[in-house]
Amino acid sequence: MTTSKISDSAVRRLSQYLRHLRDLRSKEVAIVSSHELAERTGATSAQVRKDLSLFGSFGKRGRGYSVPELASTLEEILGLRRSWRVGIVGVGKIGAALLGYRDLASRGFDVVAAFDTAEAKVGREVFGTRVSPVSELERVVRDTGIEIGIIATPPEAAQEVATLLARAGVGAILNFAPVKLALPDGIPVRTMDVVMELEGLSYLLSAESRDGDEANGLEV
Amino acid sequence: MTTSKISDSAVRRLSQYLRHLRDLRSKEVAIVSSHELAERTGATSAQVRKDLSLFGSFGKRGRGYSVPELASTLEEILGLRRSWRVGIVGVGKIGAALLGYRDLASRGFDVVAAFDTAEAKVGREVFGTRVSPVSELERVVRDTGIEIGIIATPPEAAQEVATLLARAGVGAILNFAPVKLALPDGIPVRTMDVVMELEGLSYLLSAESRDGDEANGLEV
DNA sequence: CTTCGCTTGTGAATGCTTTCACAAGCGGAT
DNA sequence: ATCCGCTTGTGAAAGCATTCACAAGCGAAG
Repeated sequence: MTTSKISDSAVRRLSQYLRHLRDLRSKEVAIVSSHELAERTGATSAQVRKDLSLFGSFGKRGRGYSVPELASTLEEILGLRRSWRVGIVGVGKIGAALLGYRDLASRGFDVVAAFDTAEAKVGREVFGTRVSPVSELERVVRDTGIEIGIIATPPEAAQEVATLLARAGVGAILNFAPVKLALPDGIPVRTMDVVMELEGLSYLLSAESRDGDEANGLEV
Repeated sequence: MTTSKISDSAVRRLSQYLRHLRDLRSKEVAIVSSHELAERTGATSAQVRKDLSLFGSFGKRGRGYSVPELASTLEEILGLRRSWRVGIVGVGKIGAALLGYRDLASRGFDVVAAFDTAEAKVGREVFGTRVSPVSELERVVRDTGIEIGIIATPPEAAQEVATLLARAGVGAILNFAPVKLALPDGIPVRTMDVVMELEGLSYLLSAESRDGDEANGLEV
């Protein structure tokens, strides 16, 4: 009974379903249908049901899904019945913003350490987390049992830090540097890149004024 | 001669190809092959060629692609031969981090205005950008010709701000709030959500210790 | 107990994306 | 002039993901 391969996009949707389920749970809503869930998350109802069916049958035909049960099931599937220890490398603007972001802890991601190379930052506390020198990264990661590393360094430093994190034993990396990281197999990486997303929007805005105008017959 | 439908993931890859092409261009490298480009971006060479072939034939068989030409072509495709005017709504941690992020301007995204509702923030300058009250959003967006809005508000405010931005005439939105935004057709939205990405990693870490153990024959 | 409206779970069909594999073609070497 | 190694561009195939559509099943009402 294996979970085999579930696509990233399916997992992302599960995460969104869960967000709304928690919301409903806090409002003491007892039951939700795939249609409602779909509407709130931008998926289709068939997609919701298919995604859930990858892991089992959690609903009642004719009624829908029990909100607390499904929330709990999704927490289990996503590995959120526990909290994770997270370390942030790079206390620049993004790193500092993340250190001050209370939602991380409230969602089960405890930032237990921060690292930087700059003399000026090492030793300080940023939003309650002490900044350690990167030279101590491996020791601190091992001692505090950090499982997820967040890279918020300049791009030049990102690969080096990634290698350090991997050697120190982290299991996964969230990368804010616009760089493709080389890492041992089995260490998943998710990269978040604001500029890339903006460029995607730029493409759509430009494509619009290319193709859209044709549609209006304003072409050559 | 239309550009028809190009998938988001293809556009994201184009953005990455471009990043490396610019890098190569600055190093005065003249030629690059699909293999090199693939290696640097984590795609396959076939994928690189297929992605480019969606827009035309830019390479020379037997040799590869001219770095400056291809860079320039991709800039054209992505709409980056010009700069875009961007407004940020919400000057909390994320908003402030973005205001201080020099890469935006250097990549053609000029942050020309910031907005917040908090008395304490309105009127101040954050990294050189004056913060205006959200009540003036529509006027300022029109006056300064803002084309892309970035939402960095708490989730409760996000939909309201999105509606305001749409009414003010922005063409696209980058959303950092963990909320599905309802917007008129034709206004594309990209959402970036740290917690969702971390939950994706949590899933993989957990799935590993579920399935991985089976593979080791440690099961029932 | 039967009917009726509604919802799930899921094979089958459709639609997309990625990968394969190879002809066409370039340029340097001989 | 011809050969040879290398690379592009691209149909065709394979692989994934999404959507369709409907039988199965639940619960409330009569």
